[in-house]
Amino acid sequence: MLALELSNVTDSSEELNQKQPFEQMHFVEEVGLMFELVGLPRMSGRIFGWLLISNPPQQSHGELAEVLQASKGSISTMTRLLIQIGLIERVSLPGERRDYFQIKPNAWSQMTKQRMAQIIAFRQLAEKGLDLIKDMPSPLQQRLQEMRDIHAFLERELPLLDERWELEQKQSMLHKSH
Amino acid sequence: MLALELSNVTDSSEELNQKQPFEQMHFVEEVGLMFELVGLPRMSGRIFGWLLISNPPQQSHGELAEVLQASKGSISTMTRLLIQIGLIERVSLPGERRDYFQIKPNAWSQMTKQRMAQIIAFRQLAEKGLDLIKDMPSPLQQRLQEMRDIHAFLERELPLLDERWELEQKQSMLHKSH
DNA sequence: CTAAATGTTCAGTAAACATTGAACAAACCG
DNA sequence: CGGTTTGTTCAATGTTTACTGAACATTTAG
Repeated sequence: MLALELSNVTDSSEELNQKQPFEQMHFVEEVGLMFELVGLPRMSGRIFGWLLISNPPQQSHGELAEVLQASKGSISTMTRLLIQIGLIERVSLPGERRDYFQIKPNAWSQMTKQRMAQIIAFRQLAEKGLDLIKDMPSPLQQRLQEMRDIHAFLERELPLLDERWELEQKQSMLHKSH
Repeated sequence: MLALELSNVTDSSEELNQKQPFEQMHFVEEVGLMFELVGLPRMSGRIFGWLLISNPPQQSHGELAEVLQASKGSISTMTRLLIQIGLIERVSLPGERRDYFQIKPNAWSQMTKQRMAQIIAFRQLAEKGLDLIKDMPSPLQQRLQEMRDIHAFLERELPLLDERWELEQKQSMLHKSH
């Protein structure tokens, strides 16, 4: 399964990159599988995985295609997707016509926002359902009330949790910089 | 797209069920789509959706197959899946050989547990990655540190959030029962 | 201008997945 | 004992989806 045609990488000037290509590719593949588990295309996960460990962190379209053994089209589509959901960003170095991609600094907070959209949708669905069975005896409505309430709860609490995270993050930064 | 062969339902003794079959089936379909969005089979979502609004809340294998216009095999496979991930449960009434399914009382807390497994996997992946690039200059490690830290944070905080939810839940129960 | 390099879009395909339907098993009843 | 109801398993089908590769832009350089 793992593509092993890495000879092209070897003749690059960077020698360190070649030190553990096996483990690196394995890591990339694992991130791909995790993304699949979360409902995203595997290839988008591979790209993200490589951008997590690549040196330098900026990688061009072509480099991605070569390292991941994927077609240009795939890279183009998947980078667009990753940008759209806020996990990576484009960096265009001045004077270069090539585009580079890198992990977005607060990529994971973005994922939380994605999740919030789902939670809201679930709460709204629950309310829709409750409206449908509003004439049934009250105990029968409990299932949907629980669904509505827990999502309303999360809708309220997750943003607060995110704030706390950003606060903790900033504070630990201060410790280090000192 | 929506299957409209509901004549079989009509001749059931329950008249109320027939009042809004359109909206009901639409609701069922929407839950199906949400499940798909979260990475679960659409049919499992349909079953779950129907169990959210069905009267009575317990539905037999056969009833599910009829209402959802699905094959016995599909129902069997999908109910097994839903039971495995903790969203529904089997209830076998004494003296009945038929099995019934219903929404599990704390179904949504179960989903949180599912999510915890993902979060743990992501943290572990981040640590694996950090080990791979431990010789790179420290700023390059930031991407993976952030990934590790936020998941460690969630790993710590989500269970606490869940506890608070259960607490709030119990208290609002007391209010009602009085 | 042409030629080369970089990117995107899109039709086609190959693989994955849900779903069906039939064959099989088990429990119950006459 | 059949025969009926209920439920599972599994091979075959149909659909969806990721991925490729080629055709089509766009930019830069000579």
